[in-house]
Amino acid sequence: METLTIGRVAKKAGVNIETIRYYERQGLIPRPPRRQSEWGALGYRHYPAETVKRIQFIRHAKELGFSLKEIAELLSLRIEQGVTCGDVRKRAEAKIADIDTRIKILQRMKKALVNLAKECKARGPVSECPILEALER
Amino acid sequence: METLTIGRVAKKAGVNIETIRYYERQGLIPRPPRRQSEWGALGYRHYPAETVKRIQFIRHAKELGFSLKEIAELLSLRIEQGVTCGDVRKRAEAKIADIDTRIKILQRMKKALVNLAKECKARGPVSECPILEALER
DNA sequence: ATAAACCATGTACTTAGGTACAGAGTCAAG
DNA sequence: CTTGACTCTGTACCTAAGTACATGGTTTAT
Repeated sequence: METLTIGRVAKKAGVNIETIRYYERQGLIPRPPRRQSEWGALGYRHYPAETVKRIQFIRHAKELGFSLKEIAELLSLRIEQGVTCGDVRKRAEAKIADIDTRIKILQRMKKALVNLAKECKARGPVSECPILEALER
Repeated sequence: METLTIGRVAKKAGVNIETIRYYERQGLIPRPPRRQSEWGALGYRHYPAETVKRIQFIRHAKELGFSLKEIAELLSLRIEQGVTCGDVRKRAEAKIADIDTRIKILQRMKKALVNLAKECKARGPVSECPILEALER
């Protein structure tokens, strides 16, 4: 188990070092253990390997339009003592519904683009915007 | 055909008036015709009905994580003179690939959440973060 | 044991995407 | 033909999500 300093984590996850510290301040990644220095100051952060995955997850979710606040909610969804199972289920199901909506909109967009590419062969210039189909119902 | 002033468009599309003017400045919606006033100043903007759809499209795409720049590209994808068919096809296909990636990631997230909800019944408290599965390959 | 390469903290700056006025002009209903 | 609701331009301000230092402490390779 190699020692993961903040710089290594940043490189592996493909983000800026400052971003990691920022996420820590925002509570998106847990404060990692720090080796204490001689006279009491906190030493370097040392991360568990899992942190890299966590940051990549954040990156993906961000690209999909989730805010950091929403991402924090997703990351905190887990079964542990002090949280009732029903609560977890309810929150998970709400997120699932949200995700389903997003998938549907993306599929409509895709369909519009596929049609566009198809039409391109078939007939000549059209001037209205074909993408707008994507949001009819 | 009722006359669509900026305020009506804003209400129908569910956005702020200033947002519409902002989108106009950013080139996301075309400058609408303006009735000229007596002594030369520009009058109110009058929008075609289609504008409402266009703004709703922008809203949806934004929620899915597309930047306004990307949205402008999507909206400008159309078959018209001066643009070769091959070019349109190529750009459309790139967008389709992008959308497919997003759909896949969302489906992985969904799967992780569905599993979480399922496990919740089956066994007791777990402490690792089950959502992280979502990004294993 | 010392320089080169990292890291820590705190504060300031940046960019995207809006929002909020102020002050003045426009429209339409009575 | 006036009054109240609406719109215009321009500029300033705001939030989220970082990014960039400056200054100083920590590691590690030589």
